[in-house]
Amino acid sequence: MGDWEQKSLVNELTLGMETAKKLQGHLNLPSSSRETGEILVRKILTSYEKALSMLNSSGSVGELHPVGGVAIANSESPPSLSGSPRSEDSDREMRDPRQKDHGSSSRKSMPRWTRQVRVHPGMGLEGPLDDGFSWRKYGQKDILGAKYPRGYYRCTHRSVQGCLATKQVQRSDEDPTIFQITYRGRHTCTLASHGKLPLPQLQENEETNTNITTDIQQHKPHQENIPQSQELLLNYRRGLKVITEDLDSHGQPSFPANSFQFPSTSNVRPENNSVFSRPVEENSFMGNFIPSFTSPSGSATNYYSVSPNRMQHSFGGNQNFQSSDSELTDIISAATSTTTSPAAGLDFPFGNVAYDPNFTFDNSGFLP
DNA sequence: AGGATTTGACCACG
DNA sequence: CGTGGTCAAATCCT
Repeated sequence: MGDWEQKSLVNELTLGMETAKKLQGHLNLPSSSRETGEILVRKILTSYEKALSMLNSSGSVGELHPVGGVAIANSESPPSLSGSPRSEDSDREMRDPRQKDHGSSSRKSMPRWTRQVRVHPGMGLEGPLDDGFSWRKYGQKDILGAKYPRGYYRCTHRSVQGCLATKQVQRSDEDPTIFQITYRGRHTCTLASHGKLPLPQLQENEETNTNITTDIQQHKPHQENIPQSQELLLNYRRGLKVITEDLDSHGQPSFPANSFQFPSTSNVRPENNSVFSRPVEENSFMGNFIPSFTSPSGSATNYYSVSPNRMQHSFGGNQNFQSSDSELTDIISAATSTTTSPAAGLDFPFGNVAYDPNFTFDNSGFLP
């Protein structure tokens, strides 16, 4: 097992613990909904299962798991689509060659991860599968062999904060109810700040959101306010330096012990977003799907579409290990260009990922 | 009017 | 040279 897996493992365990704490906090709240609690439990189980599977196999592949109406999974390599119903390409011309400053050249090697979301058929449409962030579509393209076009989105306030986060949404060929969403880059924007909270309709995890909001605001003074943290990132956040250093020196990243140490007490130190931030996305993610999809029709019946389906979709190449129905939630895949072989360990350019002028902290910690 | 989406064009990369 | 990602003008939607 390489550093890569090891970090993922630690991360996953940490995540599990954090989620457990969150659950604990939830139990103390009379207002907390039971569903939310279940989600958290599920999350915890997911983390542990994932961790176990990592131990059993050094590889890591996403697996689909249904959660309250939606199934989320991850994978790291784009699906190698099989059938090619129709591949159309139309425009093929080039005229005025105007050299555009094609962005900062440092845009490569951004953290990238994929997850799959299944929406319950028959319900409200999910075009933009709301995940708690506000995205602006900036492109759409027909992908070879793919039945449905792929949509390209970027964070709405990219200009303001230079938030480089983007995502791609690709509808699955076989199962139109499944969307594969690939996220890239991290959000550096403050979503709550402008009063424009993503997902206004979100009402479940209220307290969570509230906390988060405040938490974020408090953070600002610090250095980088990482409003929302994406997946594992925050887990690495604090340990970033350590990890980096370790890489240089030892090669054995030691996860910062302090990440583990918040006692049962609920309050977390300001700098410790892990507890809140992490869940934030999580909550918004799930919280959204569940409620928002159905509200209109009023048929809130089955959100638990426990579809047994695994990864037999288009993800060919992978060494799919279909152990049990372990649910892997988050897998970060390596940067685009870098040829990262999971087993090979990390050849991630931790040191030079500096595409983020505003922030001292960069996602380089991210690993894979 | 102003922001978001659409859509053809442009460009980098493999 | 094809493909995927992005740009940007046109268009749509408030």
